[in-house]
Amino acid sequence: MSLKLYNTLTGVKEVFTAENKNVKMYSCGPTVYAPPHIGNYRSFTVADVLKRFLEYTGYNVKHVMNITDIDDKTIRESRRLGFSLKEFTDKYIQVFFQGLKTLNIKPADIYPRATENIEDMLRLTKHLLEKGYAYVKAGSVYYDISKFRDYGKLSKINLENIKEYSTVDSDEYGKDDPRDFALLKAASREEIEHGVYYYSEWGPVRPGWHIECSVMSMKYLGERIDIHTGGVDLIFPHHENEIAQSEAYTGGRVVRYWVHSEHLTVNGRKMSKSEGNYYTLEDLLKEYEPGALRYFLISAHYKRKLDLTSDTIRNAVNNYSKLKETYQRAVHFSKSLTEKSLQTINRKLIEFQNSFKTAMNDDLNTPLALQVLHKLAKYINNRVSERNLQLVEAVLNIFIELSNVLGLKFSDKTPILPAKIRELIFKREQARLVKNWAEADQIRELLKSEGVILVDTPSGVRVILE
RNA sequence: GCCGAGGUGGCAGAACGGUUAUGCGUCCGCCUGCAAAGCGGAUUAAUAAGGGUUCAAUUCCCUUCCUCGGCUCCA
Repeated sequence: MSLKLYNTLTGVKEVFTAENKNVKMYSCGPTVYAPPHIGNYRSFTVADVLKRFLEYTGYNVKHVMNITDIDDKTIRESRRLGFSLKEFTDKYIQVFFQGLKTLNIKPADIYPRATENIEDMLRLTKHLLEKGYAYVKAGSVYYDISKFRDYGKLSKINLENIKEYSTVDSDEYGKDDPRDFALLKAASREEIEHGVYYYSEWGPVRPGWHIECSVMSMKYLGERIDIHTGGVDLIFPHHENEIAQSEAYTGGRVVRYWVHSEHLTVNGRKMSKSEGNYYTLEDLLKEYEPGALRYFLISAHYKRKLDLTSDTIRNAVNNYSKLKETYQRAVHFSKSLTEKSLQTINRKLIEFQNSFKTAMNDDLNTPLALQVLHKLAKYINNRVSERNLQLVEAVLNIFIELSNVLGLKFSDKTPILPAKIRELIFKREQARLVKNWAEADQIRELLKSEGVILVDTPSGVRVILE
């Protein structure tokens, strides 16, 4: 039983292997010119689930995620708002990190920034020029795709079509062929005024987009990396160009498995600001809790489109609540025990674990894995109902273990209640003892109006804060 | 135009040759002082359409229709 991953390069699911159980993984990160939208977070979440599952199954993962802090948009926006490029991007890098934390996405080991690796980009460019894969024109350096025999192997793109449909104005950029792409762009006058340029032997330049990933993946992970992740829209041209650069440089295959996650759509359409269906994480957090959003993001298989609508998000919220409810119910029960329960693992639990792994092994089938979690939740509820001391803790541990692989967290914090509230709860318990239901219900209603929900259980009253 | 993904119940969403899971929603029971949760049951022809292969197709093949995406910055 081992992990199978769909590899965009080969177009089939392949058995995943890694030397000595060490995995080198590179993920395309954000361009920090605005807060990431929820679709961006989908791809980061997919990478996170992959990483967590690999770690769960005994791999050591070294994970690098780049941060694009210099490109057309970051330059334009920082300039428009009157900030230096660094001031501007630093702000959004912090927003991005905060978002990762909110969604319980484990940090990568390294987050290299494009602007901190310029020297290496210049060096790679020089190599490519020397090897005849690039040419200089009007202060820019372009990659000559006709020199790279395998160009198009990742995206299976038809080169003729690019030519025909290309909207790039070849005169404007002075490329030999409109399909060629820039390794280094000659800095414009505006960029020079704004201080966004680097000295090079070809004049003042700034990096093109694709070169940073070639440089940073090889620099931080080496010339042969195991997994490269990103959204489907990066397959062409970004990753295609990355392959052209890296492989021209090393002469061999650099990335073993290309993993691409599908888009998140909103009401069936791709998010775009002009259509008004653009959601940042912050927007959604106004209405939904982080755990529910994470649940939503993994509720569809990563290679399928995930549609955000009021119904689908509602579904996720309800499903997540169900798991959370089960968790909290079990925690409350196990805490009420006076004696420590025996940690028994029965065959049933092993079965849950195995079906979970089987689901995840099949190209990270998270919906199926969630199904296992729901079955486990039902199993837990049954054990709690029968007040099975032996099993509840053990089952709960498995539940936590598997939830953790998916990055789902359920708060078990016992709320710290103000004395006033505690008194009321106590008063209500007294009333219930003497079967004064009217008073008990009255107190319950009162607390409810203050966002404190009381649930009576055989093992005492449970307090839920809204 | 070319390339790709997909069309499964009220809503999501798995399975992929032989009981159509799982959850949500709705309804009914059980439980509970009541409530909530939980448990049990129901939701009466759910696999876009039409052909074909097969003992058997949702699953494989062909055709048609529809949706979305890529070919330009994009997760």
